[in-house]
This record gives sequence, C-alpha cells and structure tokens, in this order.
Amino acid sequence: MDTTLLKSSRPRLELPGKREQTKAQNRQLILDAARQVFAELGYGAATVRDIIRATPLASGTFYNYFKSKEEVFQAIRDEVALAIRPRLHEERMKAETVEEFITCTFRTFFEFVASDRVNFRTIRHAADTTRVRMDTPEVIAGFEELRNDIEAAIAKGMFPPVNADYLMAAIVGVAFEVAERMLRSEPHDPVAAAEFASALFIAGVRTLPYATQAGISSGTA
Amino acid sequence: MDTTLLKSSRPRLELPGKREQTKAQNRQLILDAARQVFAELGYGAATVRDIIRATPLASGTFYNYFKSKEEVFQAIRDEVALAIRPRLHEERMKAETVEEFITCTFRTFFEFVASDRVNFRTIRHAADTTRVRMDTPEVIAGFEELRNDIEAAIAKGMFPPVNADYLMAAIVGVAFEVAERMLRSEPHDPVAAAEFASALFIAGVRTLPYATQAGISSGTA
DNA sequence: GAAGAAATTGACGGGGTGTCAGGATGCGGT
DNA sequence: ACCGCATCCTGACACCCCGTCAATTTCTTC
Repeated sequence: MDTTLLKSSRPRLELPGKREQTKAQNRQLILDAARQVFAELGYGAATVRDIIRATPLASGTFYNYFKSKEEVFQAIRDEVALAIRPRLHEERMKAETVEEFITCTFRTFFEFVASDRVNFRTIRHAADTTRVRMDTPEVIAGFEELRNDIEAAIAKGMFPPVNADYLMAAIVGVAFEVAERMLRSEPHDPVAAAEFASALFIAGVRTLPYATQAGISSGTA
Repeated sequence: MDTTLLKSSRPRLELPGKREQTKAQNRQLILDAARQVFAELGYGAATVRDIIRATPLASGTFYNYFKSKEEVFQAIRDEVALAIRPRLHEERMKAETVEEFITCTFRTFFEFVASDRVNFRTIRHAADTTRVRMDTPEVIAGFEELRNDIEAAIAKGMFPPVNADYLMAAIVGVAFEVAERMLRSEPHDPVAAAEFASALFIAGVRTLPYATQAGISSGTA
C-alpha cells in the first residue's frame, strides 16, 4: 500500500530491490493475518494453516518467514514491547522522585494498552478462559530494564533498598492484571487505573521490608 | 490403592459398586497422567495421546471422561482452587484489621504455592517462555470471593472505600507474579514473599484513591 | 538475454483429533 | 447360576494439521 518513492522519485540510493520488497511485504501479510486470526480464534485454537489461508500465499511459504505460530506470536509481542519499552525507560530516567518514577511508569503503560487494545485482545480468546502470555526476549528485557531502573534509583537514594526483583514482579503483575480489568469496562479509563496503581506503590515502597540480598527486616513503621 | 473398607469391613451403606469404582479410578488415572505429562512437556506441547499413552487405557476412553486436554487442565486447576479457596476465605473472615486481612491472604497463598509447586510447574514449560493461565470457573470464583471479602471489609469500615475490583486485581497480579519469582530461586521462601507483598498492600490501601463507583479522589496524604 | 540465485508452490509422510461399531463387563432379575 | 441389558472400553477410521522438499517460477546479475 505504502508505495512511496517506488518509481516516482529518483531511484537514487538503494531502492530496496523487488526481492527485498516482496519479502518485507509477505512478512507483513503474514503478521497482519496472524493478528486477525489470533484475535478471532484465540492463540490456542489458531493454526498455521488458518493464518496462511488468510493470505494469498502457499502453506510452504509461511516457513520461509517463521518457524511456527509461536514465532509469529513472539514477533507480534516484540513489536509491542519495542514500541513501549524505550518510552518507559526514558520517562523513568527523568524521574527525580519515587512519585514520578511510579506514576509515569503506570501512566504510560495503561495509556498504551488502552490505545492498543487490538494487540492486547490477541492474547485472550473471546469466549474462552485460557490466557496465554508469552515472555519473549524483548518483553523479558523490558522487565529487566525496570529492575535495573529500580536498582539505579536505590543506588541514587531515591528508593529505599527494597528487593528490586520482587518490586519489579509486583509492578508487572499489577500492571497486567489491572490492565485486564480496565479493558473489561467501557469506556477505558487509563488515568484512573494509573492513579490506583501508582498510589498503591508510592505508599508501598515506603514500608516495604528492606532486603539488600535476601534478608528481611521491616522498613519504616 | 486406597481400598479401605472394600470388602474387609462391613459392606454396610452403599459400597460404591465396581462400576463406579473403576470409573473414579480411571478418572484419577487420567488426571495423574495429565499432571505428569503437562509438567514434562508443558501444556502447549502436550497432547491427548501423550496423556492416554501414560495410562493403561485406550485412546477412545479418554473422551468418556474429558472433552479435550483443556478440560483436563481445568479439572486440575479446579482441584487446586478448591483446595485453597476455603482456607483463604476462612482466614480473611477472621481478620479484624487490614494487616491481618492482607497478611493471611498472602501468607496462605505463597505457602500453598511453595508446597504445591508440582501443580504450579504444570503451567509453565521448562525451556519455553509461554505461560498459560486458565481462569476456570473455580478460579474466577476465588477472585470474586476476594473482591466480596474486600467489599465486606469496606462495609465494616475496616478498609477505606477503595475500588474493590482494582484492589482484587492488584492482589491477584502480585500474588501470581511474585509467586513465579519465588519459585525461581531455591530454597523457596514463602515467608519473605508474603512479607513483601503484605507490606506493599498494607501501606497501599491507606493511600489508595477513594472511589465509590468510578470517581477518583485522593485518600489520605 | 542467458545463467544463476532466491523464493514460492503444493503434494507428501507422519502424527494427532474425535468418533463409532463391535466387543467386554458389571448389574439386576429370575 | 444364568441371562438380558446397560454401560463402558477398545482400536481402527476419516479428517486435518504439521513441517519438508523437489520442481517451478521470479528476480538479479553479467
């Protein structure tokens, strides 16, 4: 569709070459079909054949681009993770207080989810109760970035020395689970969700048990 | 195996009848095999044939007991939910303070997970990053019971009037995600996990935005 | 334009799915 | 003890999905 500078403008520096072009196009065809099919049937019920059938390509071609439906799913998730991760990291780096750190994390996340629920619907089957969550390398990297940011904030004295691993896990758990609830009621209200989650953690980090490694001791009363 | 009072003691009130017996036994055979297979291959890769092969039964017999591998999985999850749900509810009913309410919830949950990781491993593939979470009716009932308990606590004046739905979601999210982390490092320390999660929420509920329906207003500063 | 590289196609062997007719087995009545 | 019935078990079957591969088409390069 987006055939800008195909043969209209100067074919100056590397015009992609028709080979490269259809390659990128086919990949996109498959990804779009997969999003469609996953949203319709749910990840579990969807099949590589379903995806390729929603495409003008032949079944064998699928395997030139992805090894399995799992890998397509990963690619879709990675797209999402790559879109949001830098934003989250950047905002957290600018934070100078606990409040800013927590608030901007949740604010950005919930707003992203609300605006991108097509991708998030992919994860759940409509009529089914099965939820599939795939922690792709990109997603895991996002989690670890959060943990690193927490550790950096502790080092700066911004956070008390809490267990960064558990705090990261808790933030992730609340973010995903509350997002789920948020999507369940129209109209979506990412601001309310973010305020809720932020308040919980802002108060929480002040009283979390301190733990440099694995020891436990109560924080401030 | 457990053939107590089969033909030794008085065959008084309804001895189950051989038919019923083998039926219950076959069901258990399938469930045990399924637990084994899921733990070994992961839910996604496991197949009805794998399960039935780990059993002396024929393939067709499987479908006399369950419609699909999904239904077996549900049955297993329901067993777990039924085992822990009454315990959680009972302890929360006894709670007279926010601290007790929160603490006993997490304490019981994490100790259960640590002692029952066979069932929890079922949910994750060993080498794979795909996580499957199935919210069966029993599990959902457990979530709603938590929300009801929260609402009851609010009515009693024990909790401030927070958004019970979000609070429930947050507790669930933290419980599952922190449990995941807890299981990742040996030896498991459910006490530390519970202390962490409890501290977070005990402080949190004091400052959560109050919301009777969907409105938002800050709680105590 | 021809030779070569690269990508596409669809048929194929292997295996999983759910079903069903036929056989086995416990149950109740005589 | 035996028979007829209902129930359950069995494994073969038809169908579909998977991933591969030789043949073919399409692009690139000289």
